[in-house]
Order: sequence, then structure tokens, then C-alpha cells
Amino acid sequence: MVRAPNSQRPPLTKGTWSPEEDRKLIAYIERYGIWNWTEMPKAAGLLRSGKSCRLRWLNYLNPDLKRGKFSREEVETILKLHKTMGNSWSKIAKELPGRTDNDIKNFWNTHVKKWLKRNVEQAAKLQRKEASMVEPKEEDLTQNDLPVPRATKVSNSDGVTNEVTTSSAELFGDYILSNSSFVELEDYNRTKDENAGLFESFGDFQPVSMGSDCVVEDSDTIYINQLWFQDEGMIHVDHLWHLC
DNA sequence: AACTAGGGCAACCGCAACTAG
DNA sequence: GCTAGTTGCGGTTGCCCTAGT
Repeated sequence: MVRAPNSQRPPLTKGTWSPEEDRKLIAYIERYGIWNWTEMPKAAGLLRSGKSCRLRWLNYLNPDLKRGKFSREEVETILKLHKTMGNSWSKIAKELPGRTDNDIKNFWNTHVKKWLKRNVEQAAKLQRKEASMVEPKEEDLTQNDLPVPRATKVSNSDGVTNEVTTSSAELFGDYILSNSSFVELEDYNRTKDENAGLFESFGDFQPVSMGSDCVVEDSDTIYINQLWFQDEGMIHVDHLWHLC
């Protein structure tokens, strides 16, 4: 059989799928199932590549897909798995029924990276105040290397010293993941004191101001983005990120 | 109302891995 | 074992929508 030269074959469609194309692909798969992505578009009457059809089905048209925002449980799972798996989005997606690797990748790239960038900028701002310190790099701020803060006591302006409980926590975009709870922030950018990092108010916890009001006694490390809050008389500090 | 910038996400691209002949 | 075809994956791009001015 003589094949038509490339110039005479109809060009494949690219870009956004039309409702009509979606309808054709869904109807075809519902009737015949998935058997060969390369041959399927022709059989279904679509001027699309097999790759394009596969992607459209897997990431958008598949009726098993979940739509909408990620739940807290899903975000927790993503954050935890990313620690061990890195950017293996497809492996992470296997642990989240109804979510695709593309969904998770997009979530990570839009929310988490955005926060990382913001965090680095803030760290740079903080460090510029310290003339002897060098400009921080993003690789210095890895989520996998979070030491527990060494600050153990906090005293306020009245000279009252409180024991501080420390725990590690991570902040990703609009979310905090601590070792015991998951909190969605309502107002991320409520910075009260540059030196003290960010102070967030959420749930029943009241943020505690550092700097003029509170002093960390035995810390020789600069911490940024610390979350201090008071809960039933006890001051807690959640260490969100650090610079050494 | 018009314009602009930024965010979110669908879709593409290139390469790697897999499979059948 | 080799090769060609197919599928899967991760990085990246670019379009569309929305909020801000």
C-alpha cells in the first residue's frame, strides 16, 4: 500500500479539546474500551495523536477522576510521600485514588514551589540584615532537613519565663503540616515582626509575639517562619523552616 | 469599562521504559 | 539479542480566567 505523503495527510489537531472531540473519545472508549492509543483516534474519527487522546482521557475524561480541591488528607499524603519519593508523581498518584500524576504535579508546582520562593525571599531579606551572612540559596531550605529548634525557654516582657514545647512542622502554601495536626491558614501574610518570622492565627490558638515581647533564651540558630502559639497556658513553637 | 498581571491547570514535548515480533 | 512500535513519565509551556488597578 502506498502511503500518502505527509503533506497530503490531514494535520493533527493540537491545543484545547472541543466538546465534540471529548464526546467522540468518550463514546468510543465506552463502546470499545482502550485497546491501542495509536490506532484509536482514527477509529474514533479524531484528528488527534494517540498521545493526546491518552492524556485527555487519563487526566480529564476518565469518569473515575476526582474533581476539585485536594482534601487535607490528600495533601498530607502528598507531602509525606514526596519526602520519600521525590518527584515521582505517578507513584504518588497511585496512593491517591481519583487523582492523576498531573494533578499532583500541578498542585506541587503551583502551591508548594510558590511558598518555597516566598520563603527564600523572606530568608534573604532577613539575612541581608546580618552583614556577615551570605545570600541564602533555595537548596539550603530543604524540607528533608528540619532540625528541632533548640530554643527551650521563652520569656515575655514581664519577665515571665515559659517552658516551650517544640515540634517540627512544615508549611506549604496555605497549609501547615505538623506532626500532630493539619491546619489551613486563613491569613498567611500577617507578618508582625520581621525578625520573628511569621505569626499566624488559626483555630483556637492565639499567636505569641516574639522579639520585643518574647526572647528565646538558648537559641544560637536563626529561625524563620516560626509559629508560636499559646494553648491552655503553654507556649508552643512549631518550627517551620530554618536557616543555619 | 478596559487593561494588566498572576495563578491555575490542561496539554505538549522529549525521553525512558516496556513489549511484541 | 535486536528493533520498531507503543506506553508512561516528568518537565515545561501557554492559554484562560480572575482579581486588582
